[in-house]
Amino acid sequence: MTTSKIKNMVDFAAVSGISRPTLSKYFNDAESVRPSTRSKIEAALEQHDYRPNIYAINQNRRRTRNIGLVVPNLTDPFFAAIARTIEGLILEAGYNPLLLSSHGGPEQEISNLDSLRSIKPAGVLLAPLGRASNADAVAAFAEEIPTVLFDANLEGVEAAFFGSDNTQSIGLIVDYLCRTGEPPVFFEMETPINPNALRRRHAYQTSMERLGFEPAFVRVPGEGWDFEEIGSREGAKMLASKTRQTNTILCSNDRLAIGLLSAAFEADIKVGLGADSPLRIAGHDDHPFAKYTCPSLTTISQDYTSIGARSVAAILAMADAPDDNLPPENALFEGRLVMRGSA
Amino acid sequence: MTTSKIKNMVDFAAVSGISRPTLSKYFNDAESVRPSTRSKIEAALEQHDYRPNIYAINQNRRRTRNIGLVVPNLTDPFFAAIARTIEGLILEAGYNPLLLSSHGGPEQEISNLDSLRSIKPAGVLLAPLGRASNADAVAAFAEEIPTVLFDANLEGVEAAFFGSDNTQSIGLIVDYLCRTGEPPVFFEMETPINPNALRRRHAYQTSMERLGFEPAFVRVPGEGWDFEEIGSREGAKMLASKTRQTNTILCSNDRLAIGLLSAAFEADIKVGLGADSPLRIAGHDDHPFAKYTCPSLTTISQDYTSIGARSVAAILAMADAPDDNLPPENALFEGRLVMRGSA
DNA sequence: ACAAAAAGTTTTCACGCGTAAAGTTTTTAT
DNA sequence: ATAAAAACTTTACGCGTGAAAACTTTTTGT
Repeated sequence: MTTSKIKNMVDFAAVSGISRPTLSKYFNDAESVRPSTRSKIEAALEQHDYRPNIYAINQNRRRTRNIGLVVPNLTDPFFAAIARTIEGLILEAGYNPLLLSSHGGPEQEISNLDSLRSIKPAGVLLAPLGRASNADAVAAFAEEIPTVLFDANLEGVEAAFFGSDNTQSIGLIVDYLCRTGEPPVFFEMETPINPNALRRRHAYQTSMERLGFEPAFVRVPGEGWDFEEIGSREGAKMLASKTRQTNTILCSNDRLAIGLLSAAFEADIKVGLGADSPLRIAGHDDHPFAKYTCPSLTTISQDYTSIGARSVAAILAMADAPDDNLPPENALFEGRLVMRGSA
Repeated sequence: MTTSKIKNMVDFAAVSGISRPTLSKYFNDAESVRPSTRSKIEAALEQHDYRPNIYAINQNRRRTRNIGLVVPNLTDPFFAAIARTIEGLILEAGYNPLLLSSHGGPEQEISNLDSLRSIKPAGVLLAPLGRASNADAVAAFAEEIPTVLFDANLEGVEAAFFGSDNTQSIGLIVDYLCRTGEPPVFFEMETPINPNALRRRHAYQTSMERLGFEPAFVRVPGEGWDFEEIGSREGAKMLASKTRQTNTILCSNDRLAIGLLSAAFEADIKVGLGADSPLRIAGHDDHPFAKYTCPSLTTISQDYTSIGARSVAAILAMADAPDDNLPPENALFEGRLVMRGSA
């Protein structure tokens, strides 16, 4: 690398012997120039270490190559994992992912969308907060900027959506639990903040009715995203009350189940599928830690490889053809039963 | 909001009745204009919904208001939590955080720094991969752009650093374990990928020697970031071998401990500090889930509130005075012993 | 070898805002 | 009320790139 200071594309054109517009073409798509000039340019790049100013580029482009990725809560390992998967896919496609978390709640979600707006992204992948989301604001955003929803759908928002089929997955695990023991009660939060919770509630109810059992709910108070804490605290109360109508508990999600398992351990109640276990506990999501709970957690694994892949494919399609008015795609993917020790 | 389309600051100057340079001042610092004009501008903003083009802004500014934040692995809840804390502090200071994860390894770390370079950030907060990091590349980056390292220091990189005092924290928990039972063996990975692992190894050794005990190590094979998996798999082997010289195991980090706890559960070995427990297990980091393991995990809580606050303060100071050549700050913060059920 | 097609060059304009200088108006201090 | 200071307006230029048009050179196909 020489000491010469290449400040802009004009300077680099001078040292590389290639005209600036051709360089511009090259940086936009290296394949669009002749191999002989491409190698000249790349040789010059090795020597002079120039890179186009990203702000100047994006000021003039109609669409940038940024793709926004908004998840409800990066502190939740489930969303961290799916975000990582999707980030990889975006990078592979030659786009630049921008990861944002709405942990702060609906205001943060809107503020994230506002930040993305000013970045003029080619598209946005949004896993909304769900019930708490400001659906109108999201709808307005989706009209302005190509948007794909994933993980949780939002009524009144006209956008592509890819997520899990909660009816199928909850049905699957309810079926399994009923076949292998007593029918489950559904352990959930009174006013859940996380998406899909209400869909799962409903799916549990219909599954139980389909199988001819009486649905039963344990709805516990609690605010925010501290599901383990809520599961543990309220689970301890429930277990202490000793008035269980069944020995099987299906939790609305794995994090509640993790808390509940710790409460059972503290209360010295053995959990598991064996005949000697007075309690069975199952969850939903296949949380990264579900394999390491005591006992390991029987749960539903969401197919977020497919969800991620389809979501990215859809947003890229929209980015490439921004003004075709096809109806928004959507698809639900089936969950897979993961049988472990807890139920 | 009217239907008029405000495309740029000139248009907005027309509808607001304020000159464009004054608007420019306002958007850079709302306090820098007279209250009367400020309210005029804000009234117009309510009606016309204009926002400056962020690319045009940054093209001309000497320093942007972006601050990069790079962590080794966002999938690790420990880093997710600290990232969230720091993001909040950056936002409070009126800067724009850009969160990146180096999960992919050293190449990803360098690629993250490259992305940040082209963004011309006011500063970068980097939690390096540690041993695996390309120290030369990081050093070159730090010379070019104001950089603060946190969580793990890097030899040969001249930059501010804030992290935990592993010598103190490991000393603290070794001391505790020795006072309350048998001295611990140190359970760790042979070739750990995560930062601080070697420092903790060394801290354990010196602590034991200080107390007059013989250090003992269990070093297990395994690659990558799947610490729970490694702790569980290798822990199961260790527990099966039945040749323990002590009943107390100190794990290099909580995630290994979580895996080890699950292995102990599977092997039906009771873990805890009581006299009836044949095994004690302790960790380090106060992982978000350490409270919900079975039994709950005795560990060290890192003071990452202080680490985050000092790191952000330092990067903001560097951003405000980019060319003063003060020696880089650094400080180590003490860990706090969190006594729970496992030891 | 020749015409046609592809690729590259030159020239020119556009983008939206930062910033500086000089002149004007408003506010503040006495 | 008046001078000084502060804030604002007008004018003008610069930033580094995208993009289009017209022209020239190189490559491709027959």
